[in-house]
Amino acid sequence: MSNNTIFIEKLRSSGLRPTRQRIEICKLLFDRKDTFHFTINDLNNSLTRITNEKISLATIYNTIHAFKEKGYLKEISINSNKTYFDTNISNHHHFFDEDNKELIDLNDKDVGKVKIKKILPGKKIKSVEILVKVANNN
Amino acid sequence: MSNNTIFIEKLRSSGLRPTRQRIEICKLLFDRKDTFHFTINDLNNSLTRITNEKISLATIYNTIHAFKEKGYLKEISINSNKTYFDTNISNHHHFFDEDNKELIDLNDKDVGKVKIKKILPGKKIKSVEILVKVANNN
DNA sequence: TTCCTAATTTATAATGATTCTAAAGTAGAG
DNA sequence: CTCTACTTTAGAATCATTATAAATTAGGAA
Ligand SMILES: [Mn+2]
Ligand SMILES: [Mn+2]
Ligand SMILES: [Zn+2]
Ligand SMILES: [Zn+2]
Repeated sequence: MSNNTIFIEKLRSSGLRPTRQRIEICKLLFDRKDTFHFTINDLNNSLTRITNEKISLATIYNTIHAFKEKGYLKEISINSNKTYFDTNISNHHHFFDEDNKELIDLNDKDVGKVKIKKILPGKKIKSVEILVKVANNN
Repeated sequence: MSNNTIFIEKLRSSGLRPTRQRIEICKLLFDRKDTFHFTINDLNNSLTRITNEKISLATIYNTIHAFKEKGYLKEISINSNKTYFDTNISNHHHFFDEDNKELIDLNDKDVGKVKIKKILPGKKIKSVEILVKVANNN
């Protein structure tokens, strides 16, 4: 209950009305100790499992896009038919486990400092992402 | 003509029959000085422009997948609804220009050596890709 | 509280890249 | 030349995502 107040405030302060659906999604995404990675499908499944009243898939897409827009989520660059999102919005990199299609965080200490020495005139760097693809040995 | 011989040999030696379609695609992809990046749609457009007899879209997909399988092409990890391919199969990284949705090579000298210090037991690193997203200043 | 309006949700259709299917065509060994 | 496995092909199917447009709701004003 009182926990929701934080999310309601967060939503309000972003110009987003605190609807039942958005609060439900906030709780699922942000009311936990550790950050995590998910696809829309993952999220939909979790929501179905956890909440009683159904949230439309369109609303899930809308909400996630709004949250990404506001900077509460990051979209991870990966070659997949599905889009991956991250509740860890800090600058960091990833392993992608090709066996179970899972992202795993690589924090800055796990990666030597990356220095981009080439510049493109008139262009500004928006992000630098490292993706390390891994798979089972054999 | 005699140029095709190289591609015919290349295809044969990979266990791929040198069909008219595959040779046409080889010429378009590999008969040039510089490597480049493309999507299936780009390739289809180029083929339509250059060749007289039409190549089915299904064949283009089949061929590109076969070429990737044989290691003649790389697929670039990028978050897009389209898949990007690269005729530069060496280890290198990319800028992605979000304004015109274009990939630009970053060779090893342009990027300080990347060292991954974390290991995942039982997992083998398949690739390390850096994607630097850029966009117009203003 | 009640009204009003814009924001939001929702079911459903549309989109578009990619993959599948199964029939027709072809390469090339013998 | 014949035969068969490989290849091409048109078209259908798939599936994540986006668009649509009608119903619902949040929240400020009266
Ligand atoms: Mn992709
Ligand atoms: Mn993607
Ligand atoms: Zn992450
Ligand atoms: Zn490249």
